[in-house]
Amino acid sequence: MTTKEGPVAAGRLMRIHEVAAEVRLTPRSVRYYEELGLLKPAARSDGDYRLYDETDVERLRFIKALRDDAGFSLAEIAQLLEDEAARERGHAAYHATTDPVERMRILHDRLGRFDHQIEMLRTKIERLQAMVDETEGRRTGTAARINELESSGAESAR
Amino acid sequence: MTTKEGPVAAGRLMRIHEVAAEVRLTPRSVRYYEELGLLKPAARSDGDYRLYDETDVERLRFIKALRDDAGFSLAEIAQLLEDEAARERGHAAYHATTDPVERMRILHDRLGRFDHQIEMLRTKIERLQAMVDETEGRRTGTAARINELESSGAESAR
DNA sequence: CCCAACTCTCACGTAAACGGCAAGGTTGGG
DNA sequence: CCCAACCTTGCCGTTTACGTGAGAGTTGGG
Repeated sequence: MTTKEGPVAAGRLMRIHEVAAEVRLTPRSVRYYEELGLLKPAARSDGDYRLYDETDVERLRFIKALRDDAGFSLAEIAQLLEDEAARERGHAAYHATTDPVERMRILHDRLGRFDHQIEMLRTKIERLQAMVDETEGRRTGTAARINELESSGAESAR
Repeated sequence: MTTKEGPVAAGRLMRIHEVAAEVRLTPRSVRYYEELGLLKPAARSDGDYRLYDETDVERLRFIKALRDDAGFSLAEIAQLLEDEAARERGHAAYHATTDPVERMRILHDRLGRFDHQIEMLRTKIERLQAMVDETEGRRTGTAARINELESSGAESAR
């Protein structure tokens, strides 16, 4: 039940260890992320097993990248992606209304969040670039000293 | 005692809360980093107070950037910067020997570590850039839907 | 229908990265 | 020399991000 997209996107539903393996996480982590409101499985089986679709996998991948590559805390990620609860409300709201003004508002909201994510990432990139520059500066200094030594002691420097 | 650079760089020695405030860390964290072998104060007072010089501050800044901006764990940072113990040995070794071959080896070693640091940072930048690209893709999709809505419902879209 | 493999929900344990306190020692201006 | 403000080394507490069972239920191939 609660098939998320209604009759759309039947794709194929996976159980927790499948998606976990796919995105290189443990089932425990995936459940933990759900506990923190980072995602919600597309559906549940009759026996209450979590069932995930392809969009869930993408979301998990993104979460993992934010954690591993960008180094954000799960709390920060929760804010960036906003609670799954709120996301669902937004999605439901979009499909519930035919009011173009309301749909507009929702889309613009989403756009704003994308912009925010991009900005955060860009900021991080700039700082990392600054560190690269700094390190290259040190590297250059050391390289210079190597050259000095090499020319002063003009012998078996190979 | 143990003035690190011998008679060189008398600059000015600071106590722990000064440097902590300067780099926006707590004294506790600075001590903890020392415990993990990330740095060692330039000197100690007679009463065993930790005393730091300008190079310590730089090192702390770099450590903080690696932690906050690059998201590395302190353990990873320890590896990137190598243990302070090893660093000191290297430094001492450099000034102890007059053998140009040995000095060469030390400098080349240092160069290699800089290259490694730069590579790690570059890798991280690339991944972040990939995430930016992906997010921009989603952004574009949403923007397109906004345009559709705007042109189809050619009314009070303000 | 049976059973191995998987899953569920608690619930407790752990490593990392500190925070905070205790009991005592150090500094330095007045 | 006095004392407030700082420092020292322990050591226990806390949060984050899971790991690791326990005990019970679910799935699906044979």
